[in-house]
Amino acid sequence: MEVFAGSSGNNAVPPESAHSSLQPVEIEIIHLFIQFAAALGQPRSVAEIYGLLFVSDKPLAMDTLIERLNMSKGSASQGLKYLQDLGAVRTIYVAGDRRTHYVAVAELRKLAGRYLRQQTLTHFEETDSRLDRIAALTQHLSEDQKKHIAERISLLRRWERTGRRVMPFLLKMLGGE
Amino acid sequence: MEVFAGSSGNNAVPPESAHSSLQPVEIEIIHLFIQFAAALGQPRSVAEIYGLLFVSDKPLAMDTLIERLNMSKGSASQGLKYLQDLGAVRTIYVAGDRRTHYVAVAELRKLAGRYLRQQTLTHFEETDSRLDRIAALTQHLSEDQKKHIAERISLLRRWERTGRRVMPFLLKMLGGE
DNA sequence: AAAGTTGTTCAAGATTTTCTGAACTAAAAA
DNA sequence: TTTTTAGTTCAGAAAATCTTGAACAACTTT
Repeated sequence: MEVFAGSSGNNAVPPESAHSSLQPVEIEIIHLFIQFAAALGQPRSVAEIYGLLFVSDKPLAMDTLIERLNMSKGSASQGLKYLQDLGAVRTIYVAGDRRTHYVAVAELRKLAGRYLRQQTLTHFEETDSRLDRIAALTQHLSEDQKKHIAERISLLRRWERTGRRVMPFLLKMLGGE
Repeated sequence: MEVFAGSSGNNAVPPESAHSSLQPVEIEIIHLFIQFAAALGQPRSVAEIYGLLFVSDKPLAMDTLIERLNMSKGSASQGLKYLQDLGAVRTIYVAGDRRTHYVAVAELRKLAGRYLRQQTLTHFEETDSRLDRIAALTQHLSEDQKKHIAERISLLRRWERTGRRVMPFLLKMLGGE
């Protein structure tokens, strides 16, 4: 897909093959998600899919995404799987149509919650036990170093605890509605 | 640098050239930061630098980092610049030594605060004005679509406001100390 | 059956990001 | 002045990531 520069003063020319049947509004919204995804280090294709589903009035099938975003089958399939696992997309049954249809999950709480969990939870779990082991490695160091490292380790422990405490609070702020 | 698999059951063999003069504790701590950086999509070399400064008892010069992390001059220079701009590293004057020395800034509030700001602030600024423009693009669409998109846009507006509101609270939770 | 849909998987290609090292500037020491 | 040291910059190499498309599986329709 090619969501070119956008912005108000859009002086970009659609690339030759851009038969993309996307409306200007759609392009702009998708562009917004692409930018956001970039900030989170997430792949463009995933943002495109989510963006189009987000603006779309009705559920879309993979076919449609492939065609309208001018994207490969592989990317579409993988991207949808990723979004589904994340809980950012839901499947919808459309009577009389064999294809699976998708809609964007648009509740900030769910989105951010699952994303944060996916990104951090594993971490916290591991860090704690890892720090225990690290503490054991300070044997044959000078007293000064030993002391300093002990301090660093307890600092890391505090950071971890803070992280854990912050999460539920964050979720509450995002989800009250 | 080569912080190999680590963990308790470390069955990895140091690669041939690893004359790295790193202590096991250092390796483990650095490894921790590398993992964390990976979750944030930050380059490994930056994590290595911050990690070594974090465990180190005393300020280190670029030279030392290059040697101990077995890293190129370019990476060290750029990495230090990045960390300094972020406020994650501070320079220290060491009497009788011409070289600049560095220490890790280890206050969660400062670190997270600046990082969040760097990652999000620009965004929020732009998003708002962008949404105004997008609203103007819905002219020649069906009533249904127009309505749906209007809803989506106001949803995005709410998300943005939430984001803005969350930041200061977050900072407070991270920084009380 | 055979032919057509819908969708997944994955090796190879394309793209992006990161790292390196040599060339360079600036300043201090000899 | 000349030489050495400290540090930056940036083009190209190396590595990591993302995308594609062809092969395939499973299931419907003809």
